[in-house]
Amino acid sequence: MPFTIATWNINSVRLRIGLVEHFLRTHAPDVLCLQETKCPNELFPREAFEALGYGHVAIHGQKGYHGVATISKLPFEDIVRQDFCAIGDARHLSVRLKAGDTPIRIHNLYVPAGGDEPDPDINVKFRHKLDFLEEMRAMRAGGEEGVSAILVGDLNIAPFEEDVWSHKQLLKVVSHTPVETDGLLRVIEEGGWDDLVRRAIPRPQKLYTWWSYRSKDWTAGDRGRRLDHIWASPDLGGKLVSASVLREARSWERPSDHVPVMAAIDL
DNA sequence: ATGGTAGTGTGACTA
Repeated sequence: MPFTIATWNINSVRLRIGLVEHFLRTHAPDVLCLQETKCPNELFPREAFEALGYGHVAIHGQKGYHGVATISKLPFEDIVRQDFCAIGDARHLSVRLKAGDTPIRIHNLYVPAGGDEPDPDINVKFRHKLDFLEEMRAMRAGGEEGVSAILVGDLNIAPFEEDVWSHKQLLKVVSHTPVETDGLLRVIEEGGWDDLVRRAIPRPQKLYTWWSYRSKDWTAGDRGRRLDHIWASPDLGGKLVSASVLREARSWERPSDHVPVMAAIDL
């Protein structure tokens, strides 16, 4: 049995707990990493996960905004919440667990969206995003001796031309500007990460994980972006069985604007 | 060029 992991920006875990339950019943990953839970820790719906066999729930939430959670069938050996940019946002959570005999550090990240104007001098949100990216450079796939690593989350950047519906039309749109895409690719390269989803579904195939709410019909023109990612240390990359994007979830009732992304690794 | 929708929680913010 391979080890399976999924990441999903759920845009309110309480509002969409029914969709999450449906996803866990039908796909049953060993670990599910959620972003944008928008839920204070004391109100997190732990019981729903426990009832489905996910007895291990690590949360890093705050009221109203952001928030990440890692839901697991396997127990955690360590939990870390990193305060990126030291402003108290709940945007990171990492756990260490053992999958079979393999210790794995799993980082769950929600990178700032960055606002509308891609100029750090006039847009503090974009400045924050670039600062966050800079801080991510310290995240190394080989950071812990003898521990494999996975980094997942809504990274809010579509790094390759084939990760957006129109490279040309999005070059000046936050999420696909050169300073962001170069920055993210540098984090991958310097950190020694392996982009598992692009390993399984290589370019030039187009691939998206997010479609805006601001359109009557999300399928019209298929104007998506690949904002959600699964990276791993090279030892795990070599054992990748499959990776996939659950596109159909965008058509579920009252959907998130992001869909689940999954990977299976043969340990 | 603009505005379009969604969530939290009833304001204005974030995305």
